[in-house]
Amino acid sequence: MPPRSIRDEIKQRRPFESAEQEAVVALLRTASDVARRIDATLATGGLTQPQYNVLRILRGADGPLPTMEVAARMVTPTPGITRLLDRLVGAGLVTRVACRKDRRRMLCTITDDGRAALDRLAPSVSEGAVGVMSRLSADDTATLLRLLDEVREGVRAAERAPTT
Amino acid sequence: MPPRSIRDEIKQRRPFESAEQEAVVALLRTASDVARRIDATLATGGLTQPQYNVLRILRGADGPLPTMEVAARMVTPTPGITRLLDRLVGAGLVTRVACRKDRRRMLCTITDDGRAALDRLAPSVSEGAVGVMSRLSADDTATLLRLLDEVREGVRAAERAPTT
DNA sequence: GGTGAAATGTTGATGCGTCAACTAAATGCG
DNA sequence: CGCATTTAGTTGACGCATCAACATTTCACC
Repeated sequence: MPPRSIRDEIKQRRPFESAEQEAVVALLRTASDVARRIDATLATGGLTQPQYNVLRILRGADGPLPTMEVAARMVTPTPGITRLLDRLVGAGLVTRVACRKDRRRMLCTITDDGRAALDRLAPSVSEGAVGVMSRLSADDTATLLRLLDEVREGVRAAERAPTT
Repeated sequence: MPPRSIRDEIKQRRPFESAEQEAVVALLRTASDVARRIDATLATGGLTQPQYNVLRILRGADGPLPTMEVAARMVTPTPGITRLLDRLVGAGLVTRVACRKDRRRMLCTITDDGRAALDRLAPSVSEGAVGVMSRLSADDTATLLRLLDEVREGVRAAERAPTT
């Protein structure tokens, strides 16, 4: 079975105005599909994707991280981070204490329960990623990675140049 | 300036567990960046991305479309569609009337104001897409498209096979 | 040392995605 | 015909992203 084009998937009759538009739509659609797949996996552990992301960040850190540093390492920066951490603290997966040196900061740490939740989910997540990419050769995967790097670079360039 | 790798961007110290994981993260991150860029453009016209999407669908249709048909053509299917349409109707960009043949159905149509909003935004959106993809050659863009098709196919395959 | 600027984080409002429960209308089938 | 099933759409609840406004604290500079 050959892969379906986006035009098929969104039942679009008319061709895209430009190859670039088609690529953008394909990118957004694909990411949405992948995200939903991952969400389904994480939901079995009662976590959402951003929550999982925060836990990974905190576990990977050498020690406690200030809130904004957590935000900086996420896919999406501020300020939803506060409420996201609120929920994780509420669930007992993260602790948050005021920093004594800089009293503006809150230091976040993953708890043992948090680590346990990660350990439980890690295999499925890993499998999921492999599964999703299974139709791509190693070369294809590397190429995809490179092209995505270029796209992000293009976004940055567009942001620097004030849009019309 | 060479493009930045995702590892740099999310300040990750340790390498990814697998190339697949890295590709998945890169895909999600890139889509998020692109989406935010597009949102910024659409916001100048007071529209969100899904709202723009709905308007495009309705304008592209031959006639009125039932709600679920609109949903089916969107990036994300049901049932947020109802409230999405509620807001568009509220803004006067869409009208919704009950279908006489099948009274369960609501038929949605784009209004002249809706068309005008699209016309106003179309050039910027088009430019934005080109700008974001500007660092990719035509071949690169085609390759990206093909690889994304394969990824979505991988997602479908993973969905058919009950995950661990 | 004191003042203005910058950084850290929180909160409220709004829109969206997702799940689950529900109504209402149409359809299939005996 | 009559009842069960299916389909279309709505609604409520929850989590997240984003914007703007805000309090607190620190920092830089004079």
